[in-house]
Order: sequence, then structure tokens, then C-alpha cells
Amino acid sequence: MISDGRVARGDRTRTAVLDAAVALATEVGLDGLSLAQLADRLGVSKSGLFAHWRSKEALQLATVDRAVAQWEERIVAPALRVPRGVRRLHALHEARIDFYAARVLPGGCFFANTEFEYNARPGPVRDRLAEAFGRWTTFLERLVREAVDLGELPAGLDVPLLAYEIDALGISAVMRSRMLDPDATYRHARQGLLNRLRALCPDPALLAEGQP
Amino acid sequence: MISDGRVARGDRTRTAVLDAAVALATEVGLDGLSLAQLADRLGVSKSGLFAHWRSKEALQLATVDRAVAQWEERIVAPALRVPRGVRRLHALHEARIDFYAARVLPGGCFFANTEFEYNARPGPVRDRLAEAFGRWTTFLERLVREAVDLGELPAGLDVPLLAYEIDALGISAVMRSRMLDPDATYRHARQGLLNRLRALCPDPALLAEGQP
DNA sequence: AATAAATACGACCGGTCGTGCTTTTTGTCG
DNA sequence: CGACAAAAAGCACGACCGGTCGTATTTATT
Repeated sequence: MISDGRVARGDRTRTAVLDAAVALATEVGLDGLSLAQLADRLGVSKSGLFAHWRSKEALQLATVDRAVAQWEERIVAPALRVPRGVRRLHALHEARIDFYAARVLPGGCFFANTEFEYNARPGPVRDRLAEAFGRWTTFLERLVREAVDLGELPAGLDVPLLAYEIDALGISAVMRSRMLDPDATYRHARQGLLNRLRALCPDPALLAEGQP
Repeated sequence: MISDGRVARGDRTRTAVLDAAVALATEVGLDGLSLAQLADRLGVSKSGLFAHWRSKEALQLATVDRAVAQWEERIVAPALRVPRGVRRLHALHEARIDFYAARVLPGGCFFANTEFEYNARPGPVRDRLAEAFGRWTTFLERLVREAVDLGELPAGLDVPLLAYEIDALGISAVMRSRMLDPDATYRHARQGLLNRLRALCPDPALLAEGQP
């Protein structure tokens, strides 16, 4: 069957629910998220949600997957449209800070919030989050590795360490921007990476001032 | 009256409860923390807790204060016993990573967990957390400033930026150590700061290899 | 037109939550 | 010893939690 109006409607509802769930989870947590609250915000009934996910945990896992999709769409995809190397690394970081600064999610970052929430709570949700985090780290290290292979970063560079440092600048950005001065925070997050890459990159033109 | 066994007992109970609350909050969150759960873990009754704090929010605020005291005792105080400058900065960071590596708190870090939990939840608890975070940032910047004034860091240094970078390395450490490989994480956190300080400090002897 | 499937709903269950009110235990001091 | 106050416990409450059930509505198949 090519198109089924029933499952189409269901899919539309499902993604709408999950988008709301991702946003709500950054406010009250993925565990603190209650079905009644979510149903209220969407104008549907609590039992309507149960028709799609048979348990709260199933909904939580689906929410994590949706957040991953959003992240890839919003942060990863734009960076992949930039040439490999330090410019792509820089674009990825900038897209991330832009995402935080645009206040797309009320709580800043779905993954930062939920990973701290679940870091001492064993179970399927934690495992799914850890897996997503691992893939993100691998991706970041791959981008650094590519810049090394292109000769845009020194050959002897500690690749995982630089990846760690880049991610740290990002994590700190979302944490501080919600509790302290946001503008100073974003400036530090951006300037921190720029300084770091410029110090390492032999070609200063790649990270020139007014560059797209 | 100089000593009253009744209030002494009360004080003992109070700090015992707050210590447990700090630890438990890193597992289930400061909001997810339930009085019944806390009472169970301590072998007291739920209403016994209510005698000391008239509301859950009062207990949460007291828990934040207790966590601050623990942090100052465990991380700040040891660093203050080291000479000012880059060595003190380094000692502070090391004490912090040691604290995470020793797994003192099941969830790693009280402040990281709760600040992400409350970053989109206005109210007194959030305000208290933000205030503590602000004081921590000020303290960190003061230590960097001291190192500059001592000539151990370059005069033109962006002080708040370096403070931001140091804190970022720490935050990332507790986040990654609970979800990914802990040993690699601690290594990156330590090496990251060491590289950074050595690159900036004109006197290499201050951060020599096997130095106490 | 009739049947089957997917979607959504309102009512309800047992359990836990935070929070008051009352009582009992525990230590102090005239 | 008995009066007294602090600490702790017992108990009951309304609210909300995740989850179940029966049912109505929409859509596709026959």
C-alpha cells in the first residue's frame, strides 16, 4: 500500500509529540516528564499517548532518538556542507553555539541535560544516551583526524584530546549561558576554539577574520 | 545553655541528612529526591525530616548550601594550601579531577547535575545554584588573575577566557567519566590543562613532571 | 454496505508524592 | 522526681503519577 491516511496521521502525531517531548525534557528532565503534562501541552489525552508507546520508557527512548535526529539535522548537517578540515571543525562548533544562542530548546541542550540526569541511573535510557554520546565523540574525533590528514593540523597532534577540548567548550557554553551571562559565555566558547585552532593550524588564511 | 544534648542530636541528624541528600541528589536529582526515599536511606521517618525543614524547598536550599561547604572543603581548601599562581591553579584542577575519580558522589558532581536540572526552572533553588556558580567563577578568575600578577602567565591574557576553559575541562570530565571511558576522560582533563598552562607559563620549572 | 484496523478519548486503579496534625520518645533542669 | 521542650514518629489528606480498560471516531479493505 502506497499511502495509508491512518498511519500518516499517526506519524504526524508521533513526531509532533516527540518534538514536544524533546523540548519539555530539557525543562523538567526526561524522567520528570509526565505523560499528563505532555498530553496537556499538546491538547491530546494521556491515553492517546499510550496508543503510540506502550510505556513511558518506550516514549523516553523514542524521544532520545528524535533528539539525535534533530541534532544531526541542525548541527551536523550544516557542518558537512563546509569543506573538510579545520573549517569544518570550526563550522560545527559555530553551529552548536548558534543553536544554543537561538534558544531552540528551553533547557539549552537535550543531551547535556539528560546525560547528567541519567549518569547514575542504570537502564535502557542511560544506555541509549551513552551510545549517542559515544557516536558523537567518534564523529568529532573523525573530523579532527581529517584535519590532521589534510595537513591543517600538526601530525603529532593528540586527536582525542583536541576532540575532548572542543566538546568541553561546547558543554560549558550551554551550562553557563543558562545560569550566568549568556553573551560573555558565547564569546568565550567561540574565541576559545578559534584561538586553539589558529595556534595549531599552519595556514592562517583558513580561519581568517570575516570568513564565511 | 552551653550544651544541650537535644539540639546536639538535632544538629548531628541535620548534617547526616544533608550529606545523604547531596549524594542522593546526584543520583535522582534535587527535585527527583523524595522525602520518603531519603528517610528510608537514613532509617528515619518521613515526618522526622519535616521537623527540621518545613518544606521540601527548604530542604533543597539547605542541601545546596551543604554541597557548597563540601566543595570548599574538598576542592578549594587543598588548593589554597599550594602557593599562588599556576601551581595553585593546577592543584585546584587536580583536586577536582581526583574528587570525580574517587567517586565520592555517585552522580559525580552535585553542581553539574543540579545546574543542568534547574537551568530552565525558575525559582529560589535555581537562584541559589546560579549564585554558587557565579561565586565559583569569580574565584577561578581570581586565581588566574593572581598568576598573571605574579608574572607566571602573560600580561595580556584574557583572564575570564582561561577561567572558562579550565572549568570546561572539569565539567566535561565529570560528564564523560560517567558515560564513556573514565580513564581516558581523566587523562584528557589533566593533560588538557597541563598543556595549556605550560604553553602560557614562561617558567617551565613551575609545572615540571614529578612535582608535588 | 460491511468489516477490520488504527487513532483517540474519558473514567478509573493502585501507588507515591509533599504536607499538615497529633502523639510519643528523649534529653535538660528546677 | 516531675515539668518542660526539642526531636522523632504515627497517621491521614489531597494531588498527581504511570498504566489499564472499554468505547467512539476515522480510514482502508472487501
